[in-house]
Amino acid sequence: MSADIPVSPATAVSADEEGLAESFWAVARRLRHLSRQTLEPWQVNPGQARALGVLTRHGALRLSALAEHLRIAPRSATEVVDGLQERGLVARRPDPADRRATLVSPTDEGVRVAAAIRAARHAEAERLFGGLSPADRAHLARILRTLRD
Amino acid sequence: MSADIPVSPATAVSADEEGLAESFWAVARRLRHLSRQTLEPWQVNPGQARALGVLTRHGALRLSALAEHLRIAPRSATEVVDGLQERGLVARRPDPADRRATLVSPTDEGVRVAAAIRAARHAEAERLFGGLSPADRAHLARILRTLRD
DNA sequence: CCCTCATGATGAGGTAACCTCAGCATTGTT
DNA sequence: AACAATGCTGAGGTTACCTCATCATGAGGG
Repeated sequence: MSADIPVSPATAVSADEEGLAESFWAVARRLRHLSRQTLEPWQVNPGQARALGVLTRHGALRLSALAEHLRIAPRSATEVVDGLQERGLVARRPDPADRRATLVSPTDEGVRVAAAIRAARHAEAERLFGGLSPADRAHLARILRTLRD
Repeated sequence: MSADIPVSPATAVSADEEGLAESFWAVARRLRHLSRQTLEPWQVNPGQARALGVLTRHGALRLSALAEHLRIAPRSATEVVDGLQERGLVARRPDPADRRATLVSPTDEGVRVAAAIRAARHAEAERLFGGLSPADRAHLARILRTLRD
């Protein structure tokens, strides 16, 4: 019954691009499951791990700045930081330059955990992206960087 | 303060792979927003669109079979189908071979909308992936296909 | 033929990761 | 001094999933 849908040469590219998006989702799903699994030992979720990574790279950040880095709403950053703070991985302190603002920075343990996660991420990425040739990896990295902006 | 984080040559690959996952999420986010926007005229969400696509490709399917295709829990498929049925895009009917089971198939309008969505998806993909060279697109498609399995 | 167990769909209720909007404290601007 | 803008967070909503319990039906064994 789907045989009578015309597949003109012009739609060949279209099929490719549809498949692109769809494949994208399939891979994203795999990545998500994998990620959750990887992070389980530390009881942090992917968003928190991402935030912790940003914080260890940048040092102290305002909540709003962190939100910007993570490209989420400031309100959502509050929640992510709440979670990390509960686990003692980051600390809030007032910004001396502006008493409205809060600076968030990783604790010593936060730094340690961030490093451990980085290592585990490496293994995780290896499991998913390991099947690719180095050239493909580089290609993918470049292409994704392009698409991101 | 972040200047004293050592970046040894050995971490270059690791950073690449971490960045790979991270870039992946960033692109996925863009894609999600774009997708929601694209599908707005039809008042269907991405999951519903995906289901409708599967149904027009396969014809009638049991709910459980649909769930399997979509790789979601059967219970979740029920909800997706509920939504599509409300909009008159699919119809449920009892499976003559098993009175417990329900067959879901696209209505005429469902088929029409599926086609329209396919076209809009093309435009959407063009907006996101259009910046890439044809070679890169082919590369990406191939790489994603590899990663998916 | 009945009994038990498996299976298909769904109601009820939960969770994760986001969001907006309103409110409060503070800051900078006029 | 008055006021708009900014930074954070409480309250509450949304989306897209999930599990578990329930009910009808089906399939196989005694």
